Amino acid sequence: MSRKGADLALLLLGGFRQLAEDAGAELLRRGYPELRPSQEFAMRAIAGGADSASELGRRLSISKQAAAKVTSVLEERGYVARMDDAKDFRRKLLTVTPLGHEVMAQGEAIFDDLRAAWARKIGETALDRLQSDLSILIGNAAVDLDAPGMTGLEED
Amino acid sequence: MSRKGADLALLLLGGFRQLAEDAGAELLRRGYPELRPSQEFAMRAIAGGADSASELGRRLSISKQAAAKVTSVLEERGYVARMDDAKDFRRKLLTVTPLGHEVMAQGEAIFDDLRAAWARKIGETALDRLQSDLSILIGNAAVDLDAPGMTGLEED
DNA sequence: CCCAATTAGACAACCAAGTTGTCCTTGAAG
DNA sequence: CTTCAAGGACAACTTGGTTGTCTAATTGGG
Repeated sequence: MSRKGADLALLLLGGFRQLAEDAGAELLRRGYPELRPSQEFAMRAIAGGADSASELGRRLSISKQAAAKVTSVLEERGYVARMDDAKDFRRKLLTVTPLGHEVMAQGEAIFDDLRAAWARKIGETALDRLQSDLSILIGNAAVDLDAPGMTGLEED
Repeated sequence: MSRKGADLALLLLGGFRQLAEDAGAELLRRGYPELRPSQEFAMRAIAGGADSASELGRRLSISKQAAAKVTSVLEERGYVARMDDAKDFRRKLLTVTPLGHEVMAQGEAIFDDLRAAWARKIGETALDRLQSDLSILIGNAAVDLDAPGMTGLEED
């Protein structure tokens, strides 16, 4: 009955969701190109050595078909190149283009700032909630973050 | 251009994904009813005091329409009841039925076991990866979990 | 050397879980 | 009392996956 895939939603808890939305908004506001997060993450995985669609699927724990889809989009955008592999004619070799690397570097810079901002904000509400969400998954014992006064599971 | 919503995928990183899949598989294996995680989470939010669709949407950071959808499913399943609110005729009051509470208790028990299992496994691969994924979002400084020997960002 | 099994990739149909936008009704507040 | 906000329902759409099926290329055993 295929719970797979749908289970991902377990993680889309409120706190995470908010944090992700904020990050996305900030990226856009600072001129980061209109890149879907799934695309962004796939590109980073390719840069990190996932040099074929199947391998990409394996790394991201998604199907090869889904990996191929996102790869196609990245290729259209010019961030990733798909070349024939001379050694294995079944494979299409994936590489991140210079443009792709440029974009990733830009994102890196923004994320650095976001981290700094979050680090200040972190004792307040965001991480508090994130922590309580996360503990649903991996339990209180394991999730301690830095725990100055966070008990974890007290959902308002 | 509506990055909202899609940004959630930023969080669907490999490590989380794996953990969530394992959890889902285990729940199924132990006879937990066929419940979508989004449904599960919504039910818990309702039990936690989200007594209307709009309020549910607010708590989960999703639209009231999405909240209403999942509520309908929960109602069909018999886990949640929708009643007219005598005080405000616009609202439909949401409550978790005894059956719903029963299911949640069952899930609680399974999760307790999972947490114990994860606590053992935690120094190994799973949390390692989860940690590295999470640090993409909120940075290394903030994510320290309990850090016995985890450096965090070494992606294979 | 050949054949069986495996693997990469493409294509199609489908689904889950959101999103907007619009509309109606009810309640609240000047 | 009139305007505005809020709750809810319905519809059309989008994203990011999922199977299932197919072909072509590689690999490994006898």
